Amino acid sequence: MDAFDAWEAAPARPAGGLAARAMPGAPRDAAPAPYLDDLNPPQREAVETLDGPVLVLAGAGTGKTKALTTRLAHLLTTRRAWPSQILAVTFTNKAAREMRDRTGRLLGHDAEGMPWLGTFHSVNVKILRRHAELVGLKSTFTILDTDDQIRLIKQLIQAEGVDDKRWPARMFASMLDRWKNRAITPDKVPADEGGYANNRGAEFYGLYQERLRTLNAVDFGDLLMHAVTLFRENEDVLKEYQERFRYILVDEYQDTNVAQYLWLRLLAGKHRNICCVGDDDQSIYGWRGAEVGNILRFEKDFPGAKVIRLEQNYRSTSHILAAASGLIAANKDRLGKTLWTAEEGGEKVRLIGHWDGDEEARWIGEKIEGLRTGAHRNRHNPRSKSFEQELDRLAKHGLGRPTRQEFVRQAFESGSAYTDVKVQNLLRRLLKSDLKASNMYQSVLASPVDRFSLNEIAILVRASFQMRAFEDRFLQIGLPYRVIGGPRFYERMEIRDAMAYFRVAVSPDDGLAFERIMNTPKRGVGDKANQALQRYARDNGLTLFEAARAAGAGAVDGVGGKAARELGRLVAQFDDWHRFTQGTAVSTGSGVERIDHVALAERILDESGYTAMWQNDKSPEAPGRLENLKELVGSLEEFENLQGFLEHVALIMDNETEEGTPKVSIMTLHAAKGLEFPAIFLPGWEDGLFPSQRSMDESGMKGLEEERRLAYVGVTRAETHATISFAANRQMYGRWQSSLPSRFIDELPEDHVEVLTPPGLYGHQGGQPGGLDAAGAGLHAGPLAGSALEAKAVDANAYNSPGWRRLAQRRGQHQLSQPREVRNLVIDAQAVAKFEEGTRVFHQKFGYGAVTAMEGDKLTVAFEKAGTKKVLAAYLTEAGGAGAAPDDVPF
DNA sequence: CATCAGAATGTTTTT
DNA sequence: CATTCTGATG
Repeated sequence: MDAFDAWEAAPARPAGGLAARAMPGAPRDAAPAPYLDDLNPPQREAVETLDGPVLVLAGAGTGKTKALTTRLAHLLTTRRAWPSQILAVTFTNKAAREMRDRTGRLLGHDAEGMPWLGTFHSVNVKILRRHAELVGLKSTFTILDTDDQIRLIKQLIQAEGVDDKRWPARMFASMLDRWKNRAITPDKVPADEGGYANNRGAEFYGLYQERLRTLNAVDFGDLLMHAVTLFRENEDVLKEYQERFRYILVDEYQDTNVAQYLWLRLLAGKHRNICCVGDDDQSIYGWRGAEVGNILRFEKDFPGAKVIRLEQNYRSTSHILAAASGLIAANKDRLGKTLWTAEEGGEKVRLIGHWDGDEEARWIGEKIEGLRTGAHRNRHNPRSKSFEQELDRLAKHGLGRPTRQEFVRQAFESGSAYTDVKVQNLLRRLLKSDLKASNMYQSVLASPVDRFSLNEIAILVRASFQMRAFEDRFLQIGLPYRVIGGPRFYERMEIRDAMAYFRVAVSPDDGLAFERIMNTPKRGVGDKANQALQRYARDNGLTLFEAARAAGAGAVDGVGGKAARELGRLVAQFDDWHRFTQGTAVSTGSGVERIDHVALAERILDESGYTAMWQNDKSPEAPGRLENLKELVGSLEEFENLQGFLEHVALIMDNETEEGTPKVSIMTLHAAKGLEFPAIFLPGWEDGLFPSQRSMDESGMKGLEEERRLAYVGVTRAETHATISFAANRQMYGRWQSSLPSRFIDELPEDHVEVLTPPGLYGHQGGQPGGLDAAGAGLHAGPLAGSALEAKAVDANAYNSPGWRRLAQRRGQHQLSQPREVRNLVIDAQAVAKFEEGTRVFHQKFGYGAVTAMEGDKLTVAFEKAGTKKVLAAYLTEAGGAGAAPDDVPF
């Protein structure tokens, strides 16, 4: 047993152990906590300023989570509060889990006894269940998701005889969202926002809320709004919680909406020990109700607030940081921070322009191959420190036990590449118990210095349609990738259907769930029968389920023959299943039976014909769907019963991304917030796409600033390598669009950017040797030879991706198109010199036209067929005489 | 009531 | 281009 194991085995530093020494009011330094040594001065201040309101402005990569979790641990070890007296809220389950895990690690034991650590939503569910009757609900209320919500609105629209084409349900749903985000109840709807259905917006809102109440249900927005109402209208309840929460911690404060803000202000009213951590420069959710104003206004809301800035960045190299800082400096509405780093040198942010989106994807594919094989230039990679240096650092710390653990963890978390066996063993032992961490750890082990694991590379796009080009390309060359943030597991149709079955089995009066599945699989119960049932239920004060029972007995007009028979059968089945969910023994034809919930779930899916439905379906998705159903049933094992499972799932819409073979991550910029990668590619920096035209049209300057923050978030995800690119032409919705480089590119400080020249003729000079080889091999192997090699490279779940299906469909149809000639992009004065106003020009995609205006190297051209466009001079050729129409034009 | 062909319509996303 | 929704047929 070495020192390390000894530390692990030694009694953890329990909260209780220090209790005797650090009574409230006792000098704080009486118990010097080891974790404090790991903090820089402002971080330490953020952790130790426990009393009064604190705003921690934590720039990207400055150790925000570390400060937050250490503060939490500190509150506990110094016995400032019991775990149950601390409210700690996040936005996502993932963030909540991370906070719990990391705090537990600091404490040396599980932080399980923290009942009020969770998402805004989960905390409020807990509160509302306790006081449901005060807001007109029963404590067993169900939580509707977006799908149920839409269905409910549609019913409402229909019942009110409103034209749902003129006033779509989705439109009303987003209005609801906007109101609830601001905690606006039906009676408070501003006059100019109630325009829905000819000024019946507020009325509809009221009807909708009434309907929810009769269903004993809430939507996501209600969770917060009801809580605010609860506190506003019940002083005693508010008092109770104000007393309870001696300390409040808020993560990602810049993302809070008005309702969340009000909620926090109410709860912090007594002790005022509220600590909000956020970064105004990373506020990218304005479009869904987040108010940057909340963070900008903090000091006014909480007079005497202490503002602490975390500005030392531990993630990125100096060039990357400088590029990001230069960019964000163009924003006006910000509190202002000056990020700095101790890491000198590093590579500049690279910038490259391409002819079109496909070439951009091809080029990035090659670069990734280069990074993976170590063929990239690696002039000064500050992360490639030798193990000896690290040992020196260890020794300096005198092998202090917690320091050493923290050190190894940090080394590991920063993604450093260690090849030395000793370190590997150390890591192995340390991380043995930590499953989540061990995936990352394996990627560290798998990557010798100067090479990148694919897990360390990410492509961040503005809009999801951009992912397509990459998926297509990577499938062709067999580069493993993973798309993050696609449709989530619990949002898939088959999962929602199955869950609806479970919901009805558990509570037959769940009308929305019953409506969802009563005709899935097809039972001959169509729209007409549904309407009749709804009407019958309403008229007789019955649930939909009971109406269906009546229909089965032939008592409902308009539901006859097959539909009635099938409904009767279904109702009888549900009666059986329901009895099983009650845990009682059920007498069936074959005697008395009692089955567990997993078996019951299987049985429900089989007996209802749902499984069979997908088995008979021969669409390419069907096998995947069956697979998902199996997974769903499997995941039931972890729960006591179906009830428990459903309760859990309503709020957990996570999809665990299983690690396996290393893969490149492709995701939107939004999805990337909070993550970091050694190497980042940022494609599609074109005006109109990024910044997005729509964003600017809808929100003007505010929209542009949010887009710029998004750019800032993107660049700051990178540790050592950041590559920005743009394409002159891009296929969007089947049409070719040409565009100009993003204005954000002009805003990047020149000193920190290296402009790359795109490769010349494809397959000749230029590019990275390793990359070209790999890419070449992919192309020359023919259209996805389906070889074992490729099957290995692209793992099983990639077969389910849209990209793969497209490829599979195309396979055999055409040969892959020949690599097109790519011309040099020379964006300079020379290119412009050839043209003047009136010059007849040719453009590869738009054909012939005449120059009508010039602005630098950006020309406005009136094309004969394609209309007037702005185009870079480099993409135009003179079309004065013959020979101007090259015969190598594709198509 | 199911099925299919044609039209409409395309950011960013968590709970 | 590709998916989703609508409305006209069987």
